[in-house]
Amino acid sequence: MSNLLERLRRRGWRMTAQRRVVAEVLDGEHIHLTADEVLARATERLPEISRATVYNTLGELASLGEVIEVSSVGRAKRYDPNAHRAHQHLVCAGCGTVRDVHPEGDPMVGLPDTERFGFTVTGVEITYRGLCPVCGAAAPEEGPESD
Amino acid sequence: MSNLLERLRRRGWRMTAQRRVVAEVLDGEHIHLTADEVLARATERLPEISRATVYNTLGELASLGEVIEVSSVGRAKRYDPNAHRAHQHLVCAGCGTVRDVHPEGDPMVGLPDTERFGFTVTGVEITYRGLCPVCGAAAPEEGPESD
DNA sequence: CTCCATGCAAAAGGTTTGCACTCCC
DNA sequence: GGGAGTGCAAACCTTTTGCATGGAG
Repeated sequence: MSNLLERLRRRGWRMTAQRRVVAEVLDGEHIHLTADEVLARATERLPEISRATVYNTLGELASLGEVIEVSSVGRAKRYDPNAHRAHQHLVCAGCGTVRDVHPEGDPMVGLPDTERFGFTVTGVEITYRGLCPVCGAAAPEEGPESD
Repeated sequence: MSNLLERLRRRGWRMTAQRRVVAEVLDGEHIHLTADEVLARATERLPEISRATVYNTLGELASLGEVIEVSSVGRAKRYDPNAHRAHQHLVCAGCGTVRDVHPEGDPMVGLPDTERFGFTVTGVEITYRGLCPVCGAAAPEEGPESD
């Protein structure tokens, strides 16, 4: 289950119409919206919602650990509600599509102690880059390159 | 090896005073400057250099593959000249310090075929998060406060 | 001599902030 | 009813762009 709203309510998160709409818009799988996209979708359901509220809410959800800020795709941050299952991202260089993918083991073991420089390592973000089936077929050898 | 300027010259890159200064400022290990920091350091040596030229030059170095754009630290992109040795980043959540770390094997094997959804995977970026020795000691169980 | 690179400044995103007003708990 | 949440708009930060000038090859 991925009921973000439910989880938030259970945490005693103060609920308003705006917050509910933002949480609803974010809920789901393979959701990686920008703040602007969240605003657009939220506005469809609640025309009076403001950009500032969207940013406030997204920032709060992020610091609650209920959504993850993804900054490795495009200039604008994206917000990923799949915060309760460890996963990584697979990004298409052609169309920007982002898929959630799941690790086989703990990716943090990939960093040996000798490479930690005394850091306490608490997390790891992995972004795979490539071409999705559609973009890979559309530009097998005439992609965005110029030798 | 670490001589970015030399490499660029060898590639027939058109050389100007501005481009030389940008390349010099970027050269080295564990260098992860923002465009603004590059501009500041470049201005010390060449006061008439402009912000637009710094951006032009950084963008060009990135598309030449001579520097890597790192977007996972803070709001501004950072530019990493260590483009010729596969590596990953270790970022301190307290002070923002970035260290280059080196993988044991090929991190791309971590993504099984069953998780590729038909994508052609061409690369992977890994960012480890944690606390550096200084920040870890300063705030062992409290938030990083800098007051 | 010919382009390409540069400088300037304005504009284009994307995000944050200050403040008065609203309304959830 | 109190204080957190909201809306509005301006400020801010980062990056891009247009155009005339200048310098590398």
